[in-house]
Amino acid sequence: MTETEEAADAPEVPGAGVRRPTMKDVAALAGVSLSTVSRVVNGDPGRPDLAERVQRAVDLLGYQRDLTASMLRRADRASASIGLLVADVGNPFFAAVLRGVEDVARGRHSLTIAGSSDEDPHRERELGAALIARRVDGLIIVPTGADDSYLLAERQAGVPLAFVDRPPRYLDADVVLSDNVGGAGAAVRHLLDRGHTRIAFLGDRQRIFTSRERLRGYREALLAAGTGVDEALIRLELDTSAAAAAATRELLTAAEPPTAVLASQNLVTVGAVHALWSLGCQHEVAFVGFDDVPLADVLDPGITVVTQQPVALGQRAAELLFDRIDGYAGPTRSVVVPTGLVVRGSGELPPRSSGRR
Amino acid sequence: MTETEEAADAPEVPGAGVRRPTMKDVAALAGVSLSTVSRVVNGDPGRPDLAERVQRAVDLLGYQRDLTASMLRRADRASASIGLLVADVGNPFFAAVLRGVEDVARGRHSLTIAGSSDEDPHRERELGAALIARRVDGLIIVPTGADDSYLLAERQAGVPLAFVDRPPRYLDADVVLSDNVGGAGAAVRHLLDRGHTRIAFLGDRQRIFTSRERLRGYREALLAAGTGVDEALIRLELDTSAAAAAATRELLTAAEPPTAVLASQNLVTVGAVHALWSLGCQHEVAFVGFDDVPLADVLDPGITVVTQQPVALGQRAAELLFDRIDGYAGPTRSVVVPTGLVVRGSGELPPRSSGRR
DNA sequence: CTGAAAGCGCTTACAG
DNA sequence: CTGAAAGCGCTTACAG
Repeated sequence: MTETEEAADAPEVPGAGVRRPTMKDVAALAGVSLSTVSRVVNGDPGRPDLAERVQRAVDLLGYQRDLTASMLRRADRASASIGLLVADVGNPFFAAVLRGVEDVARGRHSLTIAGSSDEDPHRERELGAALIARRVDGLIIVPTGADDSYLLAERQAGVPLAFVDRPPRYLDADVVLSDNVGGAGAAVRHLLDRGHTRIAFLGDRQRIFTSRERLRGYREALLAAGTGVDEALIRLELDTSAAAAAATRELLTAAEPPTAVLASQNLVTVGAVHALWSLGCQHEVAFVGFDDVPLADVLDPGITVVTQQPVALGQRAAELLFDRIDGYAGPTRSVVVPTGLVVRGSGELPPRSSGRR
Repeated sequence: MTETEEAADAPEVPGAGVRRPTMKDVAALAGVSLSTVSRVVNGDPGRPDLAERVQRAVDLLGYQRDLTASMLRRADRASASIGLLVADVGNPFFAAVLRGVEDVARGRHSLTIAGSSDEDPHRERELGAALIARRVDGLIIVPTGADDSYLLAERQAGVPLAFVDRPPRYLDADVVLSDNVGGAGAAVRHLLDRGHTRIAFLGDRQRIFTSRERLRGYREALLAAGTGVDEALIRLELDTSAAAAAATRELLTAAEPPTAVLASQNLVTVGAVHALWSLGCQHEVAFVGFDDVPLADVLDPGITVVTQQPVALGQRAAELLFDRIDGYAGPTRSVVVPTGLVVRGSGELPPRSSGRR
């Protein structure tokens, strides 16, 4: 990286700011009381001439109300901000969830403070505490799955809570989930319908709810079809694309390889695709991924995937949260957002006697 | 979506919280003064027996300090949170920038409030004002490029400011940029070296700084090589993948098609790839994208791309910002993060007489 | 060292 | 309707 220090021709040193004008300054300049300024700033008209004098003083001073101070005294104590705890804001899936949350929050004049737990329960607690300390109006959480009982106190204190992508563990709270079992099941049935019986499953860490659920969907669909579950075809704890690629390679070069592979998540999907193509068996082994990936339709064959609706997950979670913030005190609600199956070719390949030619 | 209302067997109504314990409650329970509680909570030991009594009361009540109130009275007025204004947190590029910012902020016990402007100057101003109203300790901004003079007042008021991905327009402030001109230039030279002279350029909205800069890098590299710039090969204002795909199709089916194409950004890259493959000329027309895309290396040919370092952009911007927050008052700094060229095949195809067979 | 008092920038009863 | 006073939950001079 290149750093350039421009010669500071401007004498105004950044950071050496003037004191920010307060409501008191506005009152003094306008020649009215503090209460009057407060009322005008909050949209209460009052006497038109006073309102105008206040407005003029506000403009002149460039006054901007301190919302944190206002929140302190306000009856509702609302900070007009909510917290969102995800595994990693840099992961496109969670980035989309965040975007969904932001969209709904924006409509409520609320800002979103997002944090990444990196699947670390300790970080999750830390971030949760940091958000609570800032008195957010509510919390949307993708729990790491370890133990969210630390939120019980917040619950007691009346902090609105919503869970998204994964349910709470020791808590009864509003939750929005993808249809993980249904999505994985649909993928398996899709492959079974084309004659596959040796279907491998590539799963993420089993500590993660979605990972367990998709495995369950896989198992249940196989059993429902009368097909046995071959544990040798199940590879779990794949937490990187590289790990998924290695596991795929291992499966396909084994003595009795699968004729089809189901990947359980976006990083795993990318890793598995790498392995299939590098082994040159993309036309031999059927493949269905979980989560869509940008160029999946350009590949040959196109990659058949189970799609989720991450933006909708975020939106629904935010909607449930704001209902609570608005005082809804009814029973806990749980929303399931459906998954889809996008057929593109890789999932429609017929079974071959051997995964590797 | 499916909604389920679980029968509320638990009588505790969510949201009907007990009053959150305050420092006063802790003082009462511990039998000490408010000042003592404040000191203990802030890590000042004092008399060990009192400290222990306070700690016990804190634990018993589940007391958690209100950081917003603390900030109000504190000498430094630090909110331990910063604002980040990007075009769209749901775009993987900006999601990565956010992640970089968060990483650095976390090390400073600061949270990040991110917002999406959607390239709308009005939204940018609105979000900026909302962040200022919450008294963030500093602001990192990806400006829409319209007019950021609205930040002059904040600058005066001493709010630390840093710009990332795009520079400010009417302001002198710290800024972190990718080497846009260098990246586009390297791509063009790479193609020129392989004998291409008819190189098309697919650009985003010219209101966006990076878009203009990459076009400039393209022009300058062509001129420096003594190759003329054919304006007919330049397509701009492509703000979606679909628009980029359509423009690519148009270019390649024209009377005198280009022998190579340079895409200026991730969405444009994806759209152009779609068009190239659907026309079946991925082996005929050389292609270099801007920004890496997950499966770019699996395609045949692999997609040669100019890479940026979005996480590093965010990190560096946050570092500059925290330097200001820490009181650094030196001249404005400007950091350029280098781009890379990842060679995978599409950019190494030789020129063909016609883009279309 | 601890505690009583003042005050951060606001809002909100309460008089007038 | 407006204004003076109290108070939100804390921190910080200031006495003792």
